[in-house]
Amino acid sequence: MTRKTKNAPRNPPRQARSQATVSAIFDATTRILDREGAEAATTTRIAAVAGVSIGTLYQYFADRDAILDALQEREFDRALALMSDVLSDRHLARSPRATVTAVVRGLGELYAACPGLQRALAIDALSTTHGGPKPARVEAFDMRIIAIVRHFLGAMHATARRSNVEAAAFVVHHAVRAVMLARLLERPAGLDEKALEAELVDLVLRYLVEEPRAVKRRAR
Amino acid sequence: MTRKTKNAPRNPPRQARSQATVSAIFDATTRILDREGAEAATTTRIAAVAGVSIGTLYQYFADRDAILDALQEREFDRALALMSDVLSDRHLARSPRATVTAVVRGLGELYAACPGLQRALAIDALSTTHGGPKPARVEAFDMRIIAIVRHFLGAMHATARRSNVEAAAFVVHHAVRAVMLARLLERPAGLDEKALEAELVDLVLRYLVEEPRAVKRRAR
Amino acid sequence: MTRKTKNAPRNPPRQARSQATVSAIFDATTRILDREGAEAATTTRIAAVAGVSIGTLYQYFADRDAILDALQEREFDRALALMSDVLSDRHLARSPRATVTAVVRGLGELYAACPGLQRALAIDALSTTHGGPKPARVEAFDMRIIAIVRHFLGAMHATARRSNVEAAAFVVHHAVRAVMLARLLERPAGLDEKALEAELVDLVLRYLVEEPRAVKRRAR
Amino acid sequence: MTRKTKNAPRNPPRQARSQATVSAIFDATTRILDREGAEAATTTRIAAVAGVSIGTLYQYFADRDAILDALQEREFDRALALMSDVLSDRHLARSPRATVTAVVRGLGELYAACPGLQRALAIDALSTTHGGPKPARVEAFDMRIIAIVRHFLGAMHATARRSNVEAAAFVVHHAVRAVMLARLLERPAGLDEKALEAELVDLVLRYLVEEPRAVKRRAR
DNA sequence: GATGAATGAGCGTTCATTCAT
DNA sequence: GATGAATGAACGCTCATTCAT
Repeated sequence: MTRKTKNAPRNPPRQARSQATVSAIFDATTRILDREGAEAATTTRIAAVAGVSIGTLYQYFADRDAILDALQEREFDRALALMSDVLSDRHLARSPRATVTAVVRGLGELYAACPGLQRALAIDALSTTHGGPKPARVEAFDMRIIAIVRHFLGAMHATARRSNVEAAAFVVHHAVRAVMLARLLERPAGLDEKALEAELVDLVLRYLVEEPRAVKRRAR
Repeated sequence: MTRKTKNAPRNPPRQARSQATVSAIFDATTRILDREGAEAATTTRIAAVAGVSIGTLYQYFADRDAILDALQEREFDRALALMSDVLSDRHLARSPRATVTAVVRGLGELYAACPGLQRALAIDALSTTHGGPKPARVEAFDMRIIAIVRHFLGAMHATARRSNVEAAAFVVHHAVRAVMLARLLERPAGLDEKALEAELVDLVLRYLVEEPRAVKRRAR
Repeated sequence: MTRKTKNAPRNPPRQARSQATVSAIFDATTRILDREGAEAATTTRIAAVAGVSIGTLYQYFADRDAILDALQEREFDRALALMSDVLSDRHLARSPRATVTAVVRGLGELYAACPGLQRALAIDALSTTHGGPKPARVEAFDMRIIAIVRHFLGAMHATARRSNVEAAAFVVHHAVRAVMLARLLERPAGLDEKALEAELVDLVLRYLVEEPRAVKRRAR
Repeated sequence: MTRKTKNAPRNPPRQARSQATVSAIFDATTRILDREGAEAATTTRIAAVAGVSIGTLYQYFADRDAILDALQEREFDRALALMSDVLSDRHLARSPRATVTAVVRGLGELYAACPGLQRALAIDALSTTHGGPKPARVEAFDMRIIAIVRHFLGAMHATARRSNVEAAAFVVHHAVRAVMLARLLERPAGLDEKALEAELVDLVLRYLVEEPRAVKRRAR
């Protein structure tokens, strides 16, 4: 994903067989990333684990990076689908806490499902070739996230706290992601999955949404 | 930085000339990371930019990774020094907001000074060899950060909000770091340095410290 | 050949083209060893002389050492085949002298065919990494040689002289090998191929086999 | 010892201090070869173990190879001194068996004193740069050995067996050396030091010297 | 003489990518 | 379309040797 993005992207696969091949490549990459680490994810190994030849792999992906790009797209779509769903109007009756908890939990599950992949994607996002076109996709994703969050905040006008919605969405998005990723690597004492979720929900809620009973809560 | 750190570390440089050489290598690495990206930071290029031969480079560093390790150590020390200073007892008279602002601003300056290096260090921290011993230094850093933050929270007992101090320190540390890093890469609209600082201070303050006037603020 | 033999051995070549490539690598290595000396046998040079790329070389051999290992195996097999044949039961009707002469002559031809390779293999056998597992293959070879020699000695029970058969086989094997090798290097006056053969046959015969008419032979 | 033998040899050291330095370098090299293996014997390590700087080392030896050359010379001298002594006229009254045993035992002790060095010297002797001037010293040594052996054989005219004395000396010399070296590496079962000595004495004696009682011995 | 920081040619090796079959 | 043998630029690293101090 990092290098050059040379030629035009290959034709999107249409046949059933093609779809199966692409799926096999995705699965193989994810599995290798999770079980063998990022260093093992060579094109040769991906092809081997996917059960296709290296030549076939290059028929579907222009580049090694194109595989990671596609996987990133897929994870982005999943995250967006989750958020669209939870923050959609039909759930807005719920309390802000319930909503934020649902988002954090959902994202947590997404991360836990393929930690190696998430780690690789995070690295990749940080590895932009100097001035390259990489962040385009990432920024697009961020914009979509921001749109969703703004919609959410707009819906709870009475209690929403932030004035700079873009900034708030950016901050929340990266903070949550980073903490989840960090726990994947460090597994610090006193921070199991439940505790992490509680802390993140609190972090987000206090930041984004007003908290009228703060005074009473002091006795914690 | 990722692999094994093979043999005993090279003799620590003692002579003046040696110190100059090591400095040149540090500067060259930082400059390459900032200006040419992480991929350009090969041993050959570092030596060339530092104006020394590849052999000299290896007289001071056992490994390519050892260079990054030393740079990481240096940045860690700087961050810790900053926090120790700002959070030390002699500053505790200040308001929590003033204190947190000082920390965020200080860290922001640290990051802005060498964004490429910070990015590389973040990548490196994510790149642990599968199950390897890498996070040792990183975890040690985290522990020290946590100790400092706990000290800070303890000093404002009346208003401190979190019960799980380790978790809170972990969350805050990674959240702040990630947001700063992300801005380095994406430079999103509506999030200049000042705005970023304000958002982060708010994020941290509301999360960590009680906010008695929250009720009155509702009308925002 | 000395170090670790890291990963699983590369897939054994199956296609005709593959076989040709492996042969080219073997031939190139042998030729370089014979004509340019052991120091010239770098992976780069081997690939160049073989007319393949360095990448292709590594598709067939895990290691530089793996090439020498395979060549050693091949030479071992040739020597064992020779001895099995000459010392097999179907030749036992011959006089001991005829048999030993056949062995010495056969080995001499093997050595003369690729003196540089033989020299390199001898060096390699001496180069065991300190306490390493290298001699495994070499010892296995020795054991097979010893087994064959013992069979031979057993067949001429009436005249065999040695009581410690293992020791005798070891001694003969290394003595013959060393003398042949030494002549390859030094080509001393008065020791042409015929003379060398005669001396070695005598050395072995007198050592291994009884010589009843020694008393009569005196007047030489 | 292997490479190029560039310039004229450095002035032979004359001062006491110089002698001490050279000795330290010899001892260091021998010790490293014996305890750490041939791969550890770099110029840097030799200088470190000898307690001198690398610059000083190069003041006494033109080359890395020059160190091994000098060590080879020293071992050659020791072997020759041993043989001159044992085979000298004043010992000729002894039986041939006693004489040969003394030689074999003496050489065995020389080898056992520094096996790593002996191994390195053997490798070195085999590693001649293609067509280089290396064997000159080795051949000179062989000539001296041959002279001594011829003198010995001449003294026992009645019983000496070989007609081609040069060849015989060459054969015996290399055979004995190789077997001793091989045992250093392989330590085969059933071949302890005493057994090895017995076998070698027998090998040499039967080859070189008439054995009138062979017939009677048959019952062995 | 002694020192040791500096040198750099050259090594073994990896892996994304191509293309003849 | 599928295959996988072939490619080769590029990397990290070693170590014998030099030379300014």
